[in-house]
Formats: sequence, structure tokens, C-alpha cells
Amino acid sequence: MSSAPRTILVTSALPYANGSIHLGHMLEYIQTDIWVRFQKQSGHHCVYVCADDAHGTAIMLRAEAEGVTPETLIANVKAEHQADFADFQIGFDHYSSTHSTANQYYAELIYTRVRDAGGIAVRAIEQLYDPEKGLFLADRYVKGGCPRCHTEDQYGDNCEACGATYQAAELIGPKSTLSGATPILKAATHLFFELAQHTDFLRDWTRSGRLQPEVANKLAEWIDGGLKSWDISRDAPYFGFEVPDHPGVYFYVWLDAPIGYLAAYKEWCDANGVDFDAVWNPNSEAEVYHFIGKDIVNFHCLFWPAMLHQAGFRTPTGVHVHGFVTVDGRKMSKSRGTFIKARTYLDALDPEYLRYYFATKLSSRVEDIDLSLEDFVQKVNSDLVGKLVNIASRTSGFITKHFDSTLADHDANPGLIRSIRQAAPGIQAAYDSREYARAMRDIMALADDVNAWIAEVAPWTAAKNPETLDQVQAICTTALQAFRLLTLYLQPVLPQLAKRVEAFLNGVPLTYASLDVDLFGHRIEPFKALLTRIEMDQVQQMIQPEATSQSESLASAPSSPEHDVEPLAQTCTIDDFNKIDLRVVTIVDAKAVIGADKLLELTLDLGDHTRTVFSGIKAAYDPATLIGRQTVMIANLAPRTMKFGISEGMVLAAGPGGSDIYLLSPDPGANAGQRIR
RNA sequence: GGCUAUGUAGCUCAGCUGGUUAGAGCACAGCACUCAUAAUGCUGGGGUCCCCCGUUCAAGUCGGGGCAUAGCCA
Repeated sequence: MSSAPRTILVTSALPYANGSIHLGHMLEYIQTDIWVRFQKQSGHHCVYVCADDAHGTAIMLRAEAEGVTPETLIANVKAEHQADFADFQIGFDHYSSTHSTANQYYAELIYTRVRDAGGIAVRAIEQLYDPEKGLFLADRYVKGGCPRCHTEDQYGDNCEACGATYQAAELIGPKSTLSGATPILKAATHLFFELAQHTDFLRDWTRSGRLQPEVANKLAEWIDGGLKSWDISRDAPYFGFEVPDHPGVYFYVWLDAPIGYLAAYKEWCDANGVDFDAVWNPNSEAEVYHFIGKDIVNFHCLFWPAMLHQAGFRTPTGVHVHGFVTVDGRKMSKSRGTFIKARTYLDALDPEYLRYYFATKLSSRVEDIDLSLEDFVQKVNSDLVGKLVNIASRTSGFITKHFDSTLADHDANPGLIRSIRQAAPGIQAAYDSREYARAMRDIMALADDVNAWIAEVAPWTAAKNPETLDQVQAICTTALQAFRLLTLYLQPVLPQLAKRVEAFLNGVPLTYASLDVDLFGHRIEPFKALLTRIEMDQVQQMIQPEATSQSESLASAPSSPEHDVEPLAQTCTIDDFNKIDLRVVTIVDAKAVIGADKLLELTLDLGDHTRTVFSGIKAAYDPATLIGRQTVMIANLAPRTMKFGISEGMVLAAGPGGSDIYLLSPDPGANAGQRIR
């Protein structure tokens, strides 16, 4: 797959400067970075830019809470973000901030051009206003009773209980979550981007092969339902850019965020003497791709192309949408320890393990990616250490020991090397179309072939006989040639490993331009471990950082833990404890109780008899998954008559309640009926 | 509620335009090897392809209905 060099600009979504990078973010940056590295490795002119998304009310309020200026806050967060990205080997060519002069320039330019083309409406609206804070309130800053079902404490846009959607002003007894004050309705002038003007353009644009089919389908729904105008302004005080012709009115953060792509690229162009317009003029032949998550499709596939179009810029060649990250099949959760920050991961594990694991699961589709921790450890260890690195590890010793670290002048199996090289077009096509999982499968299948061949020709046997010793040199030469090619294929995913391999093999660059280079007669360095196995302990450290840091710093003052720790109860004696008869039980049946929202009816086997216990764990457990497992109960608790029957005891669980409930389990081996002391 | 995805071995996933006994990796069992970071090779066990109905000579693959999970409804 050789073609003329393409000019490609790539972006990832801008992370918000109000929090840390977590593994959900990292999926996107890793996906993008692999793609960019692949394009560069293939010889294309590819530039990757990104920036912190630094504006908005949330940032203004957080800065205020921390007693710093917003500028200080966003500078600190940006530094943190960049450190995380750098350590994950995310190779931005430039990383900027939306709070920059370049961004202000382009925000004003695009706004002005759109306005002059008749794309902006000015309308008076009424909005809830916090008289104490002196702030207009976004929906998420107002809580009150749902106007339909009267559930208390609902946010200003929709009701979690009945699903109703409404205006914040319709809430019963609304309160500002910022000050507790009762908001008042106040008039304001807002600017609207008239999206409906672009209906025909967008219908066409979204069907022009730039988007994944499922994304285009989703957008068609919105387009067919009628496009609404988009409120692009916010009132002072607001941390952002003031609208040029409307003093006291600011651009909404989502207006200038995507414009940050332009600004960041402009800064890179200025620093590198490149012509910005060559990429962004409407007739540009260059390619522009945005990688984003499925939650922000509307901003990138409706507002953004429409505004670019009306402002006289080219629109993106493609928008590549990915799904969310789950951990062990569930949404990332702070209480389960699976809301993993990038830094927490980095403190425990090599970033390339995650890059590889995500690569084995990524396709071009908008699917959620599950980080199954056990699968993660097994896959990384067996694929990267057991298969790939093992090829070098098991053969290079012979070269070092018997042949003065010098490779043979021919291959023992030219057919094998040829078949690996012939796989290149397929692997390149898979990378280019973001089918990384397919690429990883193909590469590992080749590694399997190599290992099988090594076992077949058994160089360790040949090495024992002086007459066949020279065969060993050719065999190991072939194995190391294969190893180099496989590493070349993996370079976009594992750039650090690739560098170590280059050093080990003495500086042969791992690019497609060097695909056909042979290492005949080449000197290699002594083999050192290129990658180490993941220990399950490291994963534990990642998902339980609080526990670790707590035990390390017991003496220090408690500092705002992520969850509230209940104070210890009054001291009791061993006799007090002995009054409580705890037993191991097996759950032999579990079913929902008809007419009860929270209860499950559990049938518990105590070894010699069974009990019926009603337990309020329905929100946290599917009854079917409970049947057969062991847990712990209080067996001598006085029976209690409930509306649904008599509960003969209680099962033990941790957690604050709701869906955050965690049943206890004995380690394997305990028998039902055994007492717990 | 409406819409959109997804539902294949214990786990994570492939299965293109419907076509012989449904695949891979990991895990598991046995054997081999002992060069290698207890790595590798060979062999094997293991699946009502969520359920029902339908189209067809033939359905994991198409259509309808249902169930479950996730997300979206700006």
C-alpha cells in the first residue's frame, strides 16, 4: 500500500479543564495517537493537535472555590493534563488551550462571518437567575420538584424519576444549587446560531461518507425531527470570550471549543512555518479528521460543519466516533474503585499495556470498550511477553553466545519472512480504517507462526552438534528478522517498545520504508527484558489506590476522601460479639418481591435447614446472579414479620445503600452452616 | 415513552454479500520441549450462536415479535 504522501490534520476532543484525565478519556487519545503514529510511520504528513477546553461557568466557579483566578486554575490543570498525556506516549504535535489569542481571533472571525451571512438571531429570553450569586443559572445549577410527578430534588432539565423534560422555570420550589437562594426570572439577550438554515447542507454532508453509518443514522433522526437554533451566548459573569458586538455577552464554551482545533493548528503552523489556509480553505485537498466520543456527536456533526461552512472554511473529511470505556462490564464507578484516573494507572502500570489492550478491542464502530481486568492481564502477558518478545528472548542468546552477536547472511526460512512482509498491506488497511483489533489479531497470528516454526526447527538441538551449529545462526537470524517486522507493525501501538527494539537491533528504523530491509550480517546488542509481565498486584494497586494511600499515611490528617467514612461504633467486648451468630450460607433461591421496590426474597441454605430472608438489595443485585453464591448472615437475629412474610435473619453487606451495596462472601472452601468468628 | 446499538464456548471477541461437521486468543486437561520473562509446540474437552415465529432447498447470518443490557432524546 504505497501512495503519495497525504497531508492530514488530526484532532482529539478537547478535555475540559475542570478535572483529571481518566481512562475513559485515554481511550480516545490512544485511538487517535495510534492512528497518527501509523500515518507518520507510513510516510504521510500528519499533524496531531489538541488543547484544553478552558472556558465556562464550571471553571469560573471552581476557581472561585479554590480562591484562584480562572487563568491560574486552567494553567495548573493544563500542566497536569499534559503530563498525563506525555506519560501515555500521546504524541501531540501541539497542545494548546481554548483560552488563547489565536482562539479568540478565530472565534470572533467565525462569529462575525456567520453573523454577516445572516446566520445569527438575537432574541430576548427569560432565564432563572440567582440573585445572591448574581448569576444566570444553567439547568444543572437549579433543583426543585418535578412539575409532573412532584419528585423532589430534580435538576432543571429533566426528572430522573418519571423522565419528564421541562424548563427549569417550571420546577416546583426551585433552588439555586450554588447559594440555596430561590431563583428569579430575569430577561437577557441571547445570540442563536440558526442551524435550521443548514438543513439541506447537513442532510447532504452527513450522508457523504464522512461518518460511520450508525452516526449518520442518528443524525438523520435529529435532522428529520427539525433542527433547532442553538444558543451560543452566555451572560456575564462568564469565563470566556466577550462577543465583539455585544458587551457583557460571552461566547458559550461549546462555541469556542471546536474552534480550538483551528487555533491550535494555527499556532503549530506559525511555529513551523506552514500555511494554515492550505488545510482550511474550502477547496483544500488536505484531510481533516476529528476523533470524538459518542456523547458529543451533535456538536461535531451538526453545529461545527454548519458553522465552518457558513464562515467559509472547509469542513472535516471525517469525524471518527468511539464508544465509552467500561471496567469489568460496568460503567466506571468511584465506589467500586474502577473510576481510574490516568495518573492512578500510570503509578501502577506501563502505559503500553493499556495501549495494546485497547488496540485489541478497537474497531471503526461506535461500541463501548470493556476493560476486563483479568482479560487485560492475561492478554498482555501472553500476547506481548509470551508470544512477541519471547521470539527475541528465545533466539538472541544463541547469536550472542556462538556467533559474536552477528547475524547470518541469509534466512533459514525466506518463505516465512516473505509471508510476514506480505501481510503488510492488510495490516496497513486495518490501521487506516481504524480496525485495530483486526490488525492485532493478524499480527499475533504471525507471531504464532514464528513460534511454531522455531519449535519445529529447534535451534537448541542443532546448537548441541558442532556440525549443525551454523544452521542455528540462520534460524535465529530469521527469527529476529520476523521479530523486527512484527515490532514494526506494532510500532504505532507500542512506540516505546519499538524504540527499545531499535536499540537492541542497533538502530534500524521501524517504518514502512524499511519494511524490506534485511539484517544480514548485522550486529545486535545483548538481549535485555524488553517488557515485563503484569502482576495482578499492580492491577489491585490501580483499583484500590485509596486503600494503599490510606495505610501509608495513617498519621497524616484526613484529606477530603472520595467517600465518607462512617465513624467507628462504640467499643464492644468479645462477649458482645459472641452474642451474634454469623453463619456461612448458600443462596439457593432469590427472587424479586412483588409489590416491593427494594426487596429480594432470599432462600438461604444453612447446611441443615433453610431460611427465608428479605433483603433490601434489589437495586444492586439481579436475583439470578445471586443463586448459588455464598454469603454471610446473622442467624440468631429475632425473626421479623414484614408485609410480605417473615424474615428469618439478615444478610451482611457493605455500602451506603441504593445500588451501592456489596454483599460479603467467604473465600472458596467454606461450607454452608459454618459459624464465623 | 421514542429511537439506536449490542446479545456467539468459563472470559474477551472474529464470523464478508445466508451454503459443507460454528472459529480465534486466553482459561482448563493431557503430552512434548527445556532455547526463552513457568515462556513455546502438539492434542483434546467445552457452544439450544438470547427466546419465539416466519422467509428459504439452506439462517448465527434475512424479516417480524419478544426479552436483556447500554446509550441517545441536543
